[in-house]
Parts: sequence; structure tokens; C-alpha cells
Amino acid sequence: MARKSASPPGRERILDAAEKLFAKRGFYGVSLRDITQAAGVDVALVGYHFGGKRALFDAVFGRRAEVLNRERLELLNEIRLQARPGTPSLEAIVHAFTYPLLERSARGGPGWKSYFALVAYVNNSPEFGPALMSQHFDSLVARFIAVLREALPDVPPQEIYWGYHFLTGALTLTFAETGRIDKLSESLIRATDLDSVLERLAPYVAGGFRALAARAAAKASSPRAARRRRPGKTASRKLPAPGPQGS
Amino acid sequence: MARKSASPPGRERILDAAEKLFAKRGFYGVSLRDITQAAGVDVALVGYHFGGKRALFDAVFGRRAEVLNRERLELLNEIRLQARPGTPSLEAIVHAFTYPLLERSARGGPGWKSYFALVAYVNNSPEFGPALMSQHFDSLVARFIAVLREALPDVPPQEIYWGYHFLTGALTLTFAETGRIDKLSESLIRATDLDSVLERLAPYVAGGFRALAARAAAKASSPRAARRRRPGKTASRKLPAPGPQGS
DNA sequence: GTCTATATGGAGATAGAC
DNA sequence: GTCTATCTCCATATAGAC
Repeated sequence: MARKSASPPGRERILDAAEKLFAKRGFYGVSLRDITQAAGVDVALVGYHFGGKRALFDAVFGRRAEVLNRERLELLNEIRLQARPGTPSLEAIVHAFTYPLLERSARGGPGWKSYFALVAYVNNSPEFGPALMSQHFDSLVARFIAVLREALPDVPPQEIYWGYHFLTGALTLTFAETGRIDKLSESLIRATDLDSVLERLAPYVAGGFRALAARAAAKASSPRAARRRRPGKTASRKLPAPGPQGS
Repeated sequence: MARKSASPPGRERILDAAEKLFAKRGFYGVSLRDITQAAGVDVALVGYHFGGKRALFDAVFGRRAEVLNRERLELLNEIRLQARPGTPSLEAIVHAFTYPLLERSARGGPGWKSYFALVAYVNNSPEFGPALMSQHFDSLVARFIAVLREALPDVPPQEIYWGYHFLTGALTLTFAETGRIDKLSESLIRATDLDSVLERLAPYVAGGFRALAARAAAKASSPRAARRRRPGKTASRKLPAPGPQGS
């Protein structure tokens, strides 16, 4: 199990430094010179080990993904066994989905912290998001969604996908830890307080799923009135004159 | 009202081109040459009109923010009047917060579409997020949160801030329209279908707020048992051996 | 307000010695 | 596996003509 145990070889040091810098400033905000200088190695090593900047980025993103997915899958199977012969609660499912991530971001060390900030960047990027997130996480996500569907058997699948979409948005903004919420709340809460997120995200999302389920059921029972029912008069309100033109 | 009515002057054309490109690839992924070439003007004009690249970025971000905030504030006041002497429903408050944004992203034209993708980028950026989001949106957000607190009088303020945090994460990932959810759902839903988001986000978030409220109430009534209550056995589960080290 | 021309620095990539 | 040296290209910024 133990290798040389000295300081990590150049390849790993490049990955660590790249992870930290990509997380802070994105793919284009960092040069290979920044990265290799932080890693204490020569620029040319990136070409040797990875092939180029983009390939390095992919390697950074992929490195920790499999570890996480294995762990999350184990946790998912665990709660399914515990819930037998029924299905786990929505809270338990969402918890199994988010706990390994939040736990590592909170206490996994700075490398993990950077990694999750990088995930926040990638998930919200039109350029990198679909390819990288799908490649590394969709097979796991599909399993979670399957369990959510078992737990909400009468809910149309679209609702589950929308509910997941909102969940991943809330989760990845959390990972970014921008500190905006600290200022907004006058330091009443802190973006770095992931234990508070861990306690709240599962109930919040479960409540959201139940609301979507109720909405879909109501709509199915009286499809005619459904369009006018929900948010009252403001639903189809016209907007005033456009500001800067939409060109 | 009508100015020259011909093609917009250089300054505006730079803003439009910059908006589109910054939205796609972020601040560092775009050069002033890319922008001015797309705008059909000379590179030097950026210096003349804005001072530099970063100042141009700020100008792009600020341009549409005030329009939106005025509109959202009007809508908020409208629903408050309608609800008198009570307070608006959670659904109505969240709807007023999100409707002007989703409506413009859906039907405001490509400029607005790009703008919201840029907001997604900025909101999740540790570098730009806190400064730019706070500067342009926090005063409005504070008003919304005040109304949410009126609507949830017995709920501790922290819960409202966390609920808002999750909301803005879900909303801005929606703006990014990365298309990841299309693939995941096998095209059952589409990231570009903002009308579906408009119907679902307010109930989802309202359900989330209610769940946080219930959780806080339960915790207040029996603070002793609270730590062990929620997500069952998995809550304090230990993680297996770390993967890549957290250095 | 707009363009030409240019200053100055840094980017990614790679051939080849050790 | 690692470093030196260098190629080629592109970045932002600005002085000054029109």
C-alpha cells in the first residue's frame, strides 16, 4: 500500500496545484506557468504527463470523481437495505446523495475543498458542464433518480428531473463558497458552514419534491383550471417596456 | 424616445458582443480582440469607452441589473398590496422574485439570454461573485428576505437565509442552460424550457422553506434529541479511507 | 469617436540534452 | 522524468493621427 512516502512525484504535484488554481479562477484564468510554478516543477512537464492544458483540466476533474461515486453508491445501497421492504425516505435519499460531498468538502482537506469549488465552476459552465459532468457523474445520478422514482411512484418523471436540477444547483453554489451569503446575512450564516447545509439541504429538497408531487397530482385531477391556479394574478403579467434591447 | 434608429453606436455594440462572449466563456476565456471583432469595431475603442477589460466586464454586468431590480420591486409591492391585510404566500413571493428574470430569459431576446448565463457564471465565481452580486442585487434581495420573514414570523432568520441561498443556486444553474439535464433525462425535459421552471420553482422553494420551518420548530421544542433525529443512521457515518490526499 | 501602429509582456507547445 | 531553450502567437494597453 505504501509507496515511497516522500513528497509526491511531479505528476501529482501538478494535479494538486492545478486543482487549486482552476478552482479559483477557472480554466482560462490560469496559465500553465502559474500551475507549474506553484507545483515547483517545470512547465514542460505538463506536456509530458498530460499532453496539454485541456487534458490536464480533465485529469484534475476526473481524479476524485470515482472515489466519490463509489462512496455515494455504497451509501445509497445501504439505505435501500435499511428501508426494506419499503423505500427510503426522500430525506434519506438526498442525504445519501449529498453527504459524501459535503463531508469531504468540510473535512477532507484543502484539496477536496478546491475540487468541489471546481465542480461548481464546471456545473455552471456552458462550455465544460455538459461534457464533464455527464461523463463523470451521470451514471451515478441516474441510479439516484431511479430510487427517487421508486419513492415517488405516482409522480411523473419530469418532476423528478426538475427536482434534481434544482438540487444540483443549490448544492454546487454551496460548493463555490463565494461568501456572498455571509455579507447578505450580516454574518448570521456563513458559506463555509457546511454542517448547517448538511442539516438543511435534505429536508429542503424533500419538501420541494413533495410540493412538485402535489402540484402534478392537482394538475392531473383538474387539468382545465390548472393554468390559472398557481401563483395568482401575477402569473401571466405582461412586462413593461424592454430596457437594453435584446439583440 | 427614438434616437438615430440606425445601428447602435460603438459603445453599445461592444457591450452586446462582450455580453455574449463573456457569458459563453467567462472573463478570461475571451479577449478584447474577440469582442471587438464580433462587434465590428477597433480594439482601441474599449480603452476609450470603458478604460479596460475589467471595467468593460463590470459595465456589462451592471447594464441590465437596474432594469430588473425595478421590475422585481414593483412586483413585490404589488403582491403585498394584494395580500393585505395579510402577507403574500411563499409561492407568490418566490414567484415575484423569479418571474421577471425567467420571463426575460425566455422571451427577452438573445441579449437577455446571454446576460442571465453571465449571472450564472458570476454567482458561482469565488473571484467575481461576492463583489458583483452584492453590489447589484443585494439591496433588492434584502427586501425580499424581509417579506419572507414577515410571511414566516416564527422561523429563525438563519433558516430564511439558507432557503434563499438554495433558491439562488437553483435559479442560476437554470440560467446557465448547460443542457446537462436534457441528456440526463433523455430529453424528457429541456434546460431551455423556462416556462416549466417558472411553474415549478416557486412551489419547490416554498416547500423547501416550509420544511426548514418545520425542522426549526421541531428542534426548538426538543433540542436534546434534535441531533439524532433527522436522517437516521447515516447522519454521522464515518467515511472510508481518503482517496487522493487532501493536501 | 474611431482607427493605425506599436510597445511590452505572457501564452501554450515542443525539440532535445541530461 | 525532468529541465533548458526557443518557436510562434496572442494578450492588454496606449500614443497619436484623422
